[in-house]
Amino acid sequence: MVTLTKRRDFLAANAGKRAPMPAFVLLVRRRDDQDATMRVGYTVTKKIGNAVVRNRIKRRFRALAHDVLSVSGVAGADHVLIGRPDALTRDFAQLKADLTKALAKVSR
RNA sequence: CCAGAGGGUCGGGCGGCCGCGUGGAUGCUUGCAUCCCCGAGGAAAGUCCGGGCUCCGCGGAACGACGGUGGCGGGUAACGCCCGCCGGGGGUAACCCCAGGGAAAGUGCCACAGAGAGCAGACCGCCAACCCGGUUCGCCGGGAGGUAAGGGUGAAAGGGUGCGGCAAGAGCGCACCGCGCGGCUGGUGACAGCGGCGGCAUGGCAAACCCCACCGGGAGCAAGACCGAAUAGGGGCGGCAUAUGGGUGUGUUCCCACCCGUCGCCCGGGUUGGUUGCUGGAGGCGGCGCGCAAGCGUCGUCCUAGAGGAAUGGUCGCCCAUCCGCGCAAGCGGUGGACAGAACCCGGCUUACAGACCCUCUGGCGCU
Repeated sequence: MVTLTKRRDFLAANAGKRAPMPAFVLLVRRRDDQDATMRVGYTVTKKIGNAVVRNRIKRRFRALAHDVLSVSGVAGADHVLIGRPDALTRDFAQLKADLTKALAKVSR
């Protein structure tokens, strides 16, 4: 699993499927390039909070990706998690359930 | 014990499970695996000052322009910071606050109100020594006028208080205070003290222009260096050519220096990316010495974050603090950490901050 670093990858992910959830929005875009590597990116805008808040949300997402995507993520696709304010306080078990649900939704 | 003043420290703790980054060790296939150590702050923040470091620029002198600083002495690599002291203001006190050079170099401004606001000013008052008339001889009325005491306006009314003086008044005279000038003494100095002269002349604003003194190249680690394909451009050396000209330099002046065209040879290039700069330093802690202090010296000891869409965490349990509710109380139930996340590194300043603790001092009350 590789982390997204390029702006154009994030922009491309906007064209993929999206699944809004209470604490985040999941974007999934299949690259269709024979490479099975799964890639993940995180976006938390300044609107959500200061640096402490944004960093904590990104860390929770990273833990979430480690727990959930490595098991049920889409191979050969880019995933982007966009933070929403509730991502800071929502119960972690709930977050995991949300992500599983979102993955099921986009893979239909 | 209550109220207050100054300074400092900390700012969750312990333990499971699962992870991340630098470094080290071991294993093997250049990459991965296993184990171990270490891994955010007092402000890491705002980016407001001062430096180190790096690159660029820079011929010299004088003058000017622009920006900054502004009591004195000390500390420092330096500062707009810190310490001590002086002056002014506040508080019973501990202590706190001050952009604190120059307003008799010049220009400008001082709204409204008010009679008058800087070569002052008679609105209400006060007076009646002078002149005229009257008189019960106390004085009364009118006139020419005098007057900055009192009222009123204002942020401010042209020294203040008291006594004398006067028709009433007035620095008109005197004393004290203030102010100015010059002197002596003390202090490195800001300044302070003392006595002398002057009869008041000098309203405020310099965070208005300005004057004085002192200081000041520019840009920043996305600086910069190395590795690295092509093209354009670039640089060096040598030959030839050469002008009374043109251009460059610090805004101006003077002096001074350099450059120009062409041919040949050689060097060389840097977009994405990678490596480096990158953390050991004006370093932390402790002892001793000097200093009122800021701080300085010396000895010992320690190594204590280095990421790069950016590690330093995720989650669960227990405990302590906080806050909320109930209760007279012991306690019970709930809540569950303030401000905030390094990005080249230091010295400061400013701003944000739930709460906890320590030291010193002041005033009051009580006890011995």
